[in-house]
Amino acid sequence: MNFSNYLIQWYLANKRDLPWRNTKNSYNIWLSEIILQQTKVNQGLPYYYRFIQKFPTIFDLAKASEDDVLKLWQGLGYYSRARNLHFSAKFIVNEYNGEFPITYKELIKLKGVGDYTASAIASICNNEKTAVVDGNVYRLLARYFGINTAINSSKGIKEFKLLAQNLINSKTPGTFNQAVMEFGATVCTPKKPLCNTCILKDSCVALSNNEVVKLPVKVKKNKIKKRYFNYLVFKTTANKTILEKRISGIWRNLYQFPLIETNKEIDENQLVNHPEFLIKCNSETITIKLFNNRIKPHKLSHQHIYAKFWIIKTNDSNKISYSWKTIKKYPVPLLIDKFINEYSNF
DNA sequence: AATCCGGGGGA
DNA sequence: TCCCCAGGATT
Repeated sequence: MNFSNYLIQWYLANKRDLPWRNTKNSYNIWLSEIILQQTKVNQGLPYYYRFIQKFPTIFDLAKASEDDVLKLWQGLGYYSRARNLHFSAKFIVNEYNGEFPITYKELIKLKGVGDYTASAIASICNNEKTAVVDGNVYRLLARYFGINTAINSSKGIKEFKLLAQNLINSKTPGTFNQAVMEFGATVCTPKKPLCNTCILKDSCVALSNNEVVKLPVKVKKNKIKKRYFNYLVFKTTANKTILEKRISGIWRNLYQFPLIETNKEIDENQLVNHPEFLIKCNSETITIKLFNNRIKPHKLSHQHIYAKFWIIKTNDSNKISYSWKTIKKYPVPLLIDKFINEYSNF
């Protein structure tokens, strides 16, 4: 027996009894697939019952107001699903006389229906050999075949789709699709998969390599945050300045010049009118000059810092207590250290 | 290619 | 409380 036949056999014996599995009505299948996008069966089940009860046919759904549809969807999240569901119902009634499309080619055109949903409906309702690749499929295939390609990369999306397409059983593609997903949802789960009793454990690459927890691989999209720092570099006639210790966040306990952080880049006029500037700067300011006209972002793994160093010449005061000669003794971020060196050489 | 869109569940 | 889950639309 091969992978596909094992899964189908397992599915026929172990599948959960779910309402949409007792019908091939494409309206019902479509409704269930939209509800189950990013949604676990237990969460979506009551919504499916309510929708089928209130809107037994696509004509009932098309006749409803968007408010009514959204009200029934309330609490399920991702509300564009409900708006697209309603839009597509009206579209099918108006354009197809209420006859629900069942071919992949037609389904993919519907709002709210992508490759996954079109493949699911076409395979179940039209016996088309269109493999579904949802989160469950990614996980099961990555583990069973030991595939390290990131599932959220364009390379991975193509690779897994192709693999699933090569594995799909041509006699019962719909059953194969549901079998893979059901297996992933109940046996090859994201956390604590049931490897001990798994019917595929003898041939699972990830299990034999002890890398089940590592798969599937996903590239984490660490979004780079942009921050805008304005450092106030005081310089008195006696050659003194101010350093402050950072108390939280990045560079905690390192020293820096007094800092004003803003949402975007600001100019001198915006700086001197900034409320924090009025607090941090005394009235004895003589001149303000921007040291670095060209801002090179300081890049950290998760943020890019656009720092401006404002040279503020002022008279001596009690707050100004760091001699320029001694500031190099203090631990500072590389960004500050570079500035000090450049400024000293200037 | 990156970002947004909810809510459930587990650590 | 934080992290993971992940299909489709949008830009």
